[in-house]
Amino acid sequence: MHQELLGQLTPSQRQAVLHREGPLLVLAGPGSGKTRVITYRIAALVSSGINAYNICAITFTNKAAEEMRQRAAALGASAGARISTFHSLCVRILRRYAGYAGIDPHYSIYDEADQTRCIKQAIKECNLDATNFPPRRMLEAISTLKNKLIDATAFAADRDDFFSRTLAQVYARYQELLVARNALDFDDLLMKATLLLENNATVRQELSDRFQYLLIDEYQDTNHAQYRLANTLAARHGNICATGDPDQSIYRWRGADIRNILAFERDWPQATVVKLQENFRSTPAVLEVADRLIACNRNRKEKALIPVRSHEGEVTVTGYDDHSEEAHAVAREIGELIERGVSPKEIGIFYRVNAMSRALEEAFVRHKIPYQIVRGVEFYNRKEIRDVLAYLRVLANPADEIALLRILNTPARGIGKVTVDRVRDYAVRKGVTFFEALKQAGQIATLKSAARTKLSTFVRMIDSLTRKASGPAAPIIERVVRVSGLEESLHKAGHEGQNALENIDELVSAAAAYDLQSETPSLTDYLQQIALFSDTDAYDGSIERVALMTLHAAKGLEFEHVFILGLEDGTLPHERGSGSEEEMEEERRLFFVGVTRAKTNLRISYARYRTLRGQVLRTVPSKFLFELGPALAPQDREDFEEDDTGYAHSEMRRTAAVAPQPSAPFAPGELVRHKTFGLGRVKKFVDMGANSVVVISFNTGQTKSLLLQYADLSKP
DNA sequence: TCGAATTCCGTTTTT
DNA sequence: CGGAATTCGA
Repeated sequence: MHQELLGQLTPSQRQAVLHREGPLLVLAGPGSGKTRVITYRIAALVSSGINAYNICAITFTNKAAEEMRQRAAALGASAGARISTFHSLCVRILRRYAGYAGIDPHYSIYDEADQTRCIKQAIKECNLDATNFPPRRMLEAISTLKNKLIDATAFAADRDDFFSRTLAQVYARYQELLVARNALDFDDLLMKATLLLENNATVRQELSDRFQYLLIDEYQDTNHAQYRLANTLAARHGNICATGDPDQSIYRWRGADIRNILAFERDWPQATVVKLQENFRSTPAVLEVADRLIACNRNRKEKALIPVRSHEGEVTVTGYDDHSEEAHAVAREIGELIERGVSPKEIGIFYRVNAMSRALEEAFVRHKIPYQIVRGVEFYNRKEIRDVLAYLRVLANPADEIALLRILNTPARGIGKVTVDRVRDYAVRKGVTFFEALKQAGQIATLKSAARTKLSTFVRMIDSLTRKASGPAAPIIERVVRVSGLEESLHKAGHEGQNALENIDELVSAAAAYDLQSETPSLTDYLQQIALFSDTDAYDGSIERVALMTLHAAKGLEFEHVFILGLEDGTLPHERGSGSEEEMEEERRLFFVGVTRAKTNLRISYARYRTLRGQVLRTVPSKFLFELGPALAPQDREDFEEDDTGYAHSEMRRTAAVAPQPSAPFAPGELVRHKTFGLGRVKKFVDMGANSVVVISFNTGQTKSLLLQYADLSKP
């Protein structure tokens, strides 16, 4: 063991690292250096003679994994340790043991857009109406089930209510569609790998032999599948080290179960527990605010934030008139900071919703401030990029019907809806994949001969591309762009097309980087890797730019100067996360995560009016602002507090710009029909002229306060 | 079959 | 308001 290596740690950190055998839980507050502890532990394990090959560290994002790899390498822990996210680990496992799992290893990974297409088809095929069974909801429900490792068959058993039975049907059909397309969604990756491990003794044996030391960061954000995977892997040797902070759990909506970390000591009774409460990041001013805030969560174990840094820092709360004033004031202030010599990369700006980046972007351009918006997947969501990737997916996995349908007529080659329908009919009749049907276009009687020719030309093109689709990804992409005619059609498309071509060039460069970094580059591997890119993966902390991101993306980062915007009820906490106490506490944790990113100065702001989807809304300062200590509380909340109407004291109100002709007033008890919510009964009518409010209890079970002038109510 | 025009729709966070 | 989906005319 290198003594000098450990000398850099505090006594409690050293203690954490040194517990080398058996289960270890590191409960670590923000800024406590917990990621550093993991890295040191890897180094310590390796230097005490353990083969790096037998170590598996799991991080929350690919970016975090990459950083950890670099730090471990700097500490002399040579390559060989598996450091990746849960999802990447599962991709590896499923590829290696595809045979055992009954999966074709060239499977496509379906993202949200692909999933939506699939679920829509499933809903349709179950003869259901998408209005009553919104695709989003259904996907959410299925995702929750998969995170709990409940498959369609298990869920279908003893369902008695109508919705569950229908969901079971849709779930089953959706899953059939995925299987037919040889595709897995994000949740499948976790579920299939975990179930494989649990149900197959050989695989379990091999993998727990391979990974004798398991280290998991951000354990508070693991979901049930990840929890089972980790615990199954560690069951034999018990060498599981989890680090996390229950106060920073912010992914409940995605299935993260805070109980996983709370139950660690129960799951592993012989566990050593180390608490890291010292904070090496923030000034006392920041920590005091953070502490007061998080103390408002009732469901939590009390934990101190002990400041180590002692120099001056400042926390402010500022109210602005509207979002653009807020954005410009922030931009101006940042401009001054930069003039005073602050490096732009030391500044982070956080907000609750991505939409808020617009106003900021505009202000930053105006003030000539260099910035980067951390939204990595955005690039991969551009039309031209998705088009190219769809070609690649078809080459790697011809069963991928979603991708196939996307490229069939992109660029336009005269293959329209009618032709597609006829081919699909044929495919269903013969029980073959869509691609098989395309190959047999000559035998599809319903097709016109012109269509047959176009289809067989297309098939020949795909076939010839497929023959050359092995090895490094970048040359394949270049060939696809050329041969498919994408290049030519974009070339003719003028300015927009030029832009698209530049993006495609960027894709090729990124693929070339992948080819270099990978030992055995392949199209399948490339596609599966980029499918798991996360937002923060695109963040480059070394370039001289101010970073703009959501609070979720801010996790794990730190900045000298932090700005958090939009502290208004409905925005932070978000209205969709203000329903239950649990949700509210998660919103508070989210804010807490943002606050604790600040090393020195923290600027919090809110706008009295905010434009949301085209409407100017009067806002109420966030309740969280009143939890930061008396000195920071805004003065004007009482103006917005509940008035005698009793209506929605914490909801945003619309300002009446123009009052449309008010419809006849509604009396309590009366039945009404709303365009979207359907039938309901009026509970209350608050007559405020153009701003009249109707409180309606709808038959769906929801109760809503609606502004009369916008509600579009009718009497049934 | 294509592309333009229009309507509709949904509104959080993301591996 | 802005993007997606659908419709409509050529």
